[in-house]
Amino acid sequence: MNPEFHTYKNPSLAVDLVVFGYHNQSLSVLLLNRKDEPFKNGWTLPGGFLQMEETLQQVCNRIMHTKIGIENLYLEQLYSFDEPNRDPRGRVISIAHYALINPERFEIVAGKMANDVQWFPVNQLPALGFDHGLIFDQALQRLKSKILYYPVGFELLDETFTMPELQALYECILGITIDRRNFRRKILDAEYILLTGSKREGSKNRHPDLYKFNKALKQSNFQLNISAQQ
Amino acid sequence: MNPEFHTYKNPSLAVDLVVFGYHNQSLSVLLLNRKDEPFKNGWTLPGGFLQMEETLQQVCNRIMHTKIGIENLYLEQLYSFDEPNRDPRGRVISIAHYALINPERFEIVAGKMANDVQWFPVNQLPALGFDHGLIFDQALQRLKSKILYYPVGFELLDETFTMPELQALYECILGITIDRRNFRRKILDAEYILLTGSKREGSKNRHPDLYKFNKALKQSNFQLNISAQQ
DNA sequence: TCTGCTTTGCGTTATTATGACACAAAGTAA
DNA sequence: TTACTTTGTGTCATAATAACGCAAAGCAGA
Repeated sequence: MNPEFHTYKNPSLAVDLVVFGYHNQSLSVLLLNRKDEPFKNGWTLPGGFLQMEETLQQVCNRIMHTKIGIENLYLEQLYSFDEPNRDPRGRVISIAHYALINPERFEIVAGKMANDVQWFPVNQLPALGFDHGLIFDQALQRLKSKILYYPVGFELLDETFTMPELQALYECILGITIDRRNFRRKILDAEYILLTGSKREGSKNRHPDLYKFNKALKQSNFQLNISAQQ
Repeated sequence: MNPEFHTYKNPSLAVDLVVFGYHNQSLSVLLLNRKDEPFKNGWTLPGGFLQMEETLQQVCNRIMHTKIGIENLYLEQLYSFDEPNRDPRGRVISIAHYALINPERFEIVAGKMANDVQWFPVNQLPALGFDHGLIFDQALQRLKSKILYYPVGFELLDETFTMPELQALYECILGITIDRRNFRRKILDAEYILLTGSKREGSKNRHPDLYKFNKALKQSNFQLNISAQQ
């Protein structure tokens, strides 16, 4: 390695995570309550600094493992945030990512840096430290657009799910109501999902069909022009 | 500032730029021929390291100014590249950006780090050093999708332009041929552009109308479902 | 100025996609 | 059985759009 290569002082590199979960027909985000300054006792996104030998994906997995006790989530790079004063401790560039999780599959635990880890519905967030409000807004925006051209629902639902459950997920993320019958038609035309043949038992009324995601989905087919019901 | 804050060794942070230009009905990219190792005499994207007090946008402008003598381009963050061995000199994370330029407005000059600066048509690129081939591919992909929902043509064309010129730009970037009359209808329906009232003189046949971009464009209107002609 | 050729502007039409809506089947509870 | 809710399926009028026709504008050559 070139010895002169690291002689200038460069900004620190961090990663912040927007972890989305979906339960009780509500989209939520994982927030940490900080033990230490800055923003002591305030809520922030989970995050951490990039170590010399780590890839971005590895940092994300390390953060999720040590701070909230989960790993191997769907993960996507979001954006880099570079405002010079975004961290009062010094110059830190954050490469934000977002993750999707089915919360019922995991137990969340607070790591040693946090007092508490908690799910917050996306429309009832507390004020966030650093520029994490900005990061969150951008992550939600990304999720909203991504779900229209890529089958992201995979990650937020159980292995099998019903058509009404899938629709509720879309309505929740997009913040709109959708006509039941048109939604069904578009999802099926896109070959987004496949019938499993079994039905969800135990529900009060007609037992809905269970579907699974079509892993052979051709991405070219997948462009959902979903519009809100009047 | 917290004195312990910078005690660990962190990766260097760089920026690489994919500068797109459009001339002679061809989409091109600016490449540098490197004077020094690594990849001496090889072609790479222009790039540079982030200094302590700079924002990402400032690095991009500095690189464009010092390495190719241009500035104030349309600039967008693309993606961060973190493969541990992507730079033989050491661990470098690159936050790639892409820029759009009308090459006829600028004279390109090689900076002191480069032997040469040259436009290459995007379908005739030489092998690129580092992981710049990957970065370029992703930038082109992004441009292709961006142009369908955001009026990026602004930056690549002259102040005024004709309908056939705009269509040629779309055909070139998307790599398809489009029906003349359907293209016109969609562009006009989207209120993408406005008639200036004058015509392009000097052309061999019928003189086409000159348009300008509609700066009051409502982004909600702008969703071009352009499809290739059979 | 007349003819042929190319490019541009402005239509039309058949087909498809889509939003709005009706109705029957399946299940539960009384 | 009846009443009620939820789910599955189909219809229909309208909007979007791909394919295509045709005339006007300009130039070149006779």
